[in-house]
Parts: sequence; structure tokens; C-alpha cells
Amino acid sequence: MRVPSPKQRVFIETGRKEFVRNGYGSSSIRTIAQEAGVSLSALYYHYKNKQDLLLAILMDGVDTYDAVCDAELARAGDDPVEQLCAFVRGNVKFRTQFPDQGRLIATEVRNLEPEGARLYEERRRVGRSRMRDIVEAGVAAGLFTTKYPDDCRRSILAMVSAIANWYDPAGPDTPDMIADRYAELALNLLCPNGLPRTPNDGREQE
Amino acid sequence: MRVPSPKQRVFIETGRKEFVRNGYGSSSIRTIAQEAGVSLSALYYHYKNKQDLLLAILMDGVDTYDAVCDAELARAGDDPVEQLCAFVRGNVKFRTQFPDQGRLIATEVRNLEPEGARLYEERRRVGRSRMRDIVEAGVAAGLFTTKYPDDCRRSILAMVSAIANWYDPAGPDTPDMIADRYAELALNLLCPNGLPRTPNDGREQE
Amino acid sequence: MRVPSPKQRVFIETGRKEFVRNGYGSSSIRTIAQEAGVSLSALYYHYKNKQDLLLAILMDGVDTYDAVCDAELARAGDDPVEQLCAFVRGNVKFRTQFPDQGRLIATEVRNLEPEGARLYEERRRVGRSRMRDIVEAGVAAGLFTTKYPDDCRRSILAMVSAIANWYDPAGPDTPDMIADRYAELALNLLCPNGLPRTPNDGREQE
Amino acid sequence: MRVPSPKQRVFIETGRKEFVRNGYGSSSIRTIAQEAGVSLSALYYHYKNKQDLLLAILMDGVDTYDAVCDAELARAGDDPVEQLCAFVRGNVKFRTQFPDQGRLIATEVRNLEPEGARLYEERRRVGRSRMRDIVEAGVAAGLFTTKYPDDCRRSILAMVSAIANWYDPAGPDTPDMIADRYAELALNLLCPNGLPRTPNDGREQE
DNA sequence: AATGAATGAGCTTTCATTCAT
DNA sequence: GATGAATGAAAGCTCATTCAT
Repeated sequence: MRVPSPKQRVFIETGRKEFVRNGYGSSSIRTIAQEAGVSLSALYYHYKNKQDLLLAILMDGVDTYDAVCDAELARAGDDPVEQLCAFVRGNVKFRTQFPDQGRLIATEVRNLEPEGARLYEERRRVGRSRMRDIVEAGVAAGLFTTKYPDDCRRSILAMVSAIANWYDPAGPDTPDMIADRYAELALNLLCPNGLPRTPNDGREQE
Repeated sequence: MRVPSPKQRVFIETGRKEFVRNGYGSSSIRTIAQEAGVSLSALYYHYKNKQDLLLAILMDGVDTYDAVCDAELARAGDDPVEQLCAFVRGNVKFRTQFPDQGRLIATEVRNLEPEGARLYEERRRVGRSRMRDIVEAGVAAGLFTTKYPDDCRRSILAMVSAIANWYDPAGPDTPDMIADRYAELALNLLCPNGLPRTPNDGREQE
Repeated sequence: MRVPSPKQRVFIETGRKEFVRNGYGSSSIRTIAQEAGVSLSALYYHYKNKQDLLLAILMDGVDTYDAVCDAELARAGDDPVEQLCAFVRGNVKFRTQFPDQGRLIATEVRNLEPEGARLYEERRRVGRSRMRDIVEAGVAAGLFTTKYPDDCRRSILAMVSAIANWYDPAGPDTPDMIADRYAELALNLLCPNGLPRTPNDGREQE
Repeated sequence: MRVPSPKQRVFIETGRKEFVRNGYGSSSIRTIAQEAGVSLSALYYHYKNKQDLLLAILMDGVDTYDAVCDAELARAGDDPVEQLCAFVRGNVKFRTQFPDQGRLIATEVRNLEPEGARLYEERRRVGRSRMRDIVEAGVAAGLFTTKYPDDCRRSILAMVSAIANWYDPAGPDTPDMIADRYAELALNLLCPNGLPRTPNDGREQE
């Protein structure tokens, strides 16, 4: 399952498109094979199941998410504010460049059977700790002064996730512009009274 | 379709449970009838279609949402801040008391066929204007000082929607407590420099 | 499952014919439905499975066997020799009149899944005791003087079962004639030195 | 097909096990290759067909049967009684040492397609004449006094075949002991009034 | 001598839906 | 109002088989 072959990539892309369009249950594996341009049996040669294909697609989504996030975080220093902005930027990139990946993760996990669900949840758990760690570090450093760090964390994730619902690549907003705005919004939540000293912020607050 | 009969209510509840658990496509209308304790044909007497049942369930979800929201708004005055808090409170109530209704609306609309989708979207459009109007009023009144009112509006809706993902009726947080917290967070977004004068907020800011 | 409906009888007859001709695994349930003159789904309305149909057919075979045997035994008195002859006669009737039923029982039990196999074996166990009881009674009465009662019992069952392999209803031998001959052969095995006094046998032996 | 190579032997053994367990139609040639520890294509290198493999397995069964029988007959003289005992002994050995071979022959011939069926039947016809010849010789010599030589022949074959159904190599009966018993039973059938002069039998009867 | 990849046909099963009662 | 019986279509999946390597 690790690192899909070129042929498997085709099935993953095609399958994702179908699953997003119709939902898992309303998608036919026959149609997926057809749109991938191969025979139905070829698909079954590579994935033993419809279930198995779903798992591969979901895992690929998590892989993408992790890669995009980690690339941004790697560029950021140790400062929690910097890290938070990097994380938000990563999420915005993920939601704008790979909107379908995100959509699937949100809706089709319920269709995983126990075995696959276990594998998947294990992967997710690792990823979820990223945001939690950043928030905790910011709170510990006295930078994030919110009274509700948990609600903020969940809210920020929800906010950036929702970008996929309205983002239009042909529209005026570039992902970078959006990322800047949402980083600011995220800080509005975490630092309700403003940041003691923000490098990106010209406003003087004392 | 307006105002479901008692028997229809049974199908709506049972069907919603199934659709949420498996998704529309993976749910069998046979199973729904079975769990409703009647024959399959009985279901067909009340709804001409699986599609028709889905539409009824979705419409019922919107009815519930509208009722909960409007009840809160009716208690609020004209002040945009008050209205916003009431709206957040309504949304929190909806997401905590009727989590499945909200889940369905988010995921299963794609399974509506054109005819149903049209009817449904019309209903939704009305509802969506509530939040838009409140934000516009607050901005016009100089109360909501955010530079990004659209992003705020979308973010607040996303934040409160996400409550359904973690809310536990057996947990320590009551819906009212959650509503207070999220109203505060929403205002953190809309008024990044604090409110000139907030009735619900003891903190003195000048 | 008890007492099949007229419609079920059709499926049983047709299915048996197919299973005997091709074996369970090589038989298509589509073909069975077709030859029964109904749609494939109709079959599935009455039997939830291919497996389920097989079980019904096997059970019907045991029912038939029991009925034919018991009818003969009911006509016989208490004398073990008389009983043995009746039992042989019953078996000959079963093998000549219902050859397929017997064939299936012998070969397709292996295709029963555990649950069905359990139900089936339970039924069989009852039936198997008939012959065992007769032989034991005859031995106890000093009538069956063989040194190998167990081998005789098994051999007699094997002998009569094999009749289905060559019996031809258009041939010169009537089932009654065959029954007489095989009763005699069975007694040759059980009483290697002849019977002290056989009521059904005109030959004088001393 | 004559004299299978070592690799072919592997397929024959593995295939026979599968065919006996599930029946021809329910057995997958994929599974057979897998259990033989080679790739599916390897099997196709040696046998052009599933059908072809079945034929090879059946032929191997007949080869084994013939070899075991002929080995016993070769040790016997010309006396029909002696020959009959040798034949029974051979059959007992076959059914106890190679029970699966016998089982297949009985049940899976129906799955042979015309071409294979012809080849197979030709082989069988030769083998079947053995028993027929012995019985005819015994009758001609006035040794087998039964009124029903045909029924006896068929019955004896059925009796010994059934041994495979209950024989347990871990049980108390050795094949030799069983052979002795069944030879005696066979003679009980063929000579209902005892043998005029039996070398193996101390009992004087005139 | 052996393999991985692919295929088309067919399988069992389930589905939404209809209709006579 | 409600049911049992039936149906056509399509689903997911497996099969025996082939072929390039």
C-alpha cells in the first residue's frame, strides 16, 4: 500500500473523483475502471476490494495532507506563532490544491470496515497531534492568551477546512492571500487581546 | 411534504439514522422499512421514491434548523451583536441537539437529483441570508471591525458546525456553556480589536 | 423450511436436477431459475441463498427417504427378518423411484456450510439408527449369525445404494423383483449358514 | 499425460485434495496453484486446462487402482475363489490407502467434457472386466452358486467402495484384517450355501 | 520453465421498484 | 392503508484463460 505504483495512481485519482461525486455507496467500481480506461478485472488485480481501493484513496489523502503541512512547517522556525502561521498556510494549500482529498477524508471514513478503519485512525492520530502541539507550545509560552485553547484549535481546523467549499482557482484570491488572511483570523482567536509583539503586524499594542 | 404525518416521522427518523450511518448509496430502503417495523411496500405508500425520502429527510433537517435558529433570534433585539450571539446560540443548539440532521445536510445533498436539488437549494438560500444580514448590519453599524467579513462569516459557520464532531451529551459542557464560548470566539473574529461596548462582556476596554 | 410450498417444490425439483447433473459448484442459480420458468429474483425471494436452496433440497431428500422407509417398516411386524426385508424394500424403492435424491445426499453434503451441515447431520443421525436397530435386534434374537454385524450393515446399505447406478425403469426388473433379490442377498450376509426358518422363503433348509 | 513428471505429481496431489474437498466446480485453479506453492501460470504450463488437470487426476486414480489390483491378482493362482479374494484384497487396499482417488472417480467424472469422458471411459471399461471375468469363471466352474451373479458383482464392488467412508488408519482394523472379512462376506454372497471346498475355510459343508 | 498483468464472461447477490390483492 | 410476490437492472466479485516477457 505504501507508495502506489503508477497504475495504482490512476485508480486512486479516478476513484477519488467518483467517490467525491457520488459518495462511496453510490459509486460503481465498474464505472471507475471504465473511466480509468482499463478492464474491471485489472482494477481487481491491483486492489482486492472496493473497500481496499477506498482505503488506498483515503491513505493517499492523508499522505498528501501530511506532505503539504510538513513542507510548510519545515520552513518555519520554533516560534509558535510562526509555526501556527505555517500550519494554517499548509492547510490552506491542501484545501485549495487538493480539495477532493479533504472532502473524502471528511465524509467517507464511515464506509471503512473495522480493519481499515483501525489502520486509518492510527495514521490520522499522528497527524492530529501537529496542531495540538503548536497550540500547547503557544499557550505555554504565554503567546496564545485565549481562555479556550481546545475550542480555538478545533475552530481553526474547521475554518480552514471550509475553504474548499468556496475556493475558486479562477477567482481573484490566490492561496497565498487566503493563507495570510486565515493566519490573521486564527491569531484573532488565539490572542483575543492582540499579540504582545508580532513581527508581521505593524500595529503598536502595549 | 409539508408537515409530515406521524407515520412519516418514523420513516424520517429511521431513514436519517441509516443515511448518516452508511451514506445514501450504501443504505437500503429495505433495511429502513425493516427498522421502522413495517413492510417495504408501506414505505412506498408514503414516499414514491428513495429519492423522495431523502428529500423529505433533508427538508426536515432544514425545517429543524430554521425553527431552532428563529426561536433564538426571536428572543434577541435589533442590536447586531445580540443577534449574532443569538444566531450562534441557535446553531450550537442545533448541532448539539440534532447532530444527525446537520451531518446529512452537509454530505447527502449531492445525491439529490436535479428536481429535488432545486427545491432544496431554494430553501437553503433563504436560511443562509440570516447570517449574511447580521454580519452586514454589524459592519454597517461600525461594530464588526474585521477587514474580512466574508471570511469571518464562513469561519463562524464552520466553527459551530464542527461542534457536532466532538460534542458529547454526557460530557461536562452544556450547550449553553458552549454557546457562550463560541459567541465570544465569533466576536474575536468580527471585532479583532475588541468591542467598543459589549453588553455581555464585563471587561472594560477603551 | 418444513413442508415446502408449491412454488418451493418447483425450485427443489429443478435445482436437484441441476445439482445432480453438474455438481453444486458447477451449477448456476441463474440456470435453475430459468429452467424453473421464473425470474432469478423470484428464486431469491424464496431462498436467501444458493446454499439455502441446497439445504432445502438435501432436507427434502432425507424427508423422502424417511417417508419411503417408514411406509415399508410400518407394514412389517416385529420380526427382525421381516423388518430387514422391509427396510431393504424401502431402500430399493427410494433408489429406484428417487435416484437423484439419493445421489445428491451422497455427494453434495460437502458443499454445506457449517450451519447447514449441523442441521443436516442432526436429521441424518436419526435416520441412520433405523438399520442399526434392526441388525442389533436380529443379532440379539440369534437370527443374524454373522460374525461381522457392523460390516454387514454397512455393506447392505452400500449394496442397495448402488442400485441407482444401473437401474433402468425401462428395463425388465421391477423394483419389487429387485427388492426380493436384495433382501435375499442381505440375508446371505447376515445369516451365512442360512436361516433357521424363514417365513418369506419357500425353500426348505435344514 | 502418461507417467506424470515430479512437478505434475505435485499438481495432481494438490488438485485432488481440492477437488475432493469442494468438488470440481467449487474448486479454483488459482487456489490449487497457490497451495502447490507456484504461480498460476506455472500450472498452465503443465496443463492446458482445468479440464485437463481433472483428467490427469482421474487417470492417475485409475492407474493407481489398476496397479494395486493387478499386484494382488498377480500373486493369486487361477482358482476363481483365490482370484476373487485377491481382487477384494486389492480393492480394500485401494480404498484404505488411497481413499481420495476412489472418491474422485465416483463423483467428478460428470465434469469431464465429451473428449475427456471418452478417453476415461475406455480406460475404465478395461478395469471393469476384471471383476466380471472372475465372477463368470467362478460361475462356470460351479463354484459360485448364487442365482444373481450380476447383483453379486455390483454389490461386492459397492461394499468394498464404502470402506473408504469409515476406514480410520488410526483405528484397530488393519487393511489386511478388513480384506479378510470382506472376502468372506463376498463369498457369502456368491456361494449362499457355502463353498464345496474352500482352502481357507475349515468348516465342512456338503 | 515461469511469472505478472490483464481480460471477458460469468457468477451470486442485492437493489429499487411495481402490482395484484 | 398495507402486504407478499415478483421483476429487471445492476452491483461487487471471481473465474478460467491468455500473453508478453
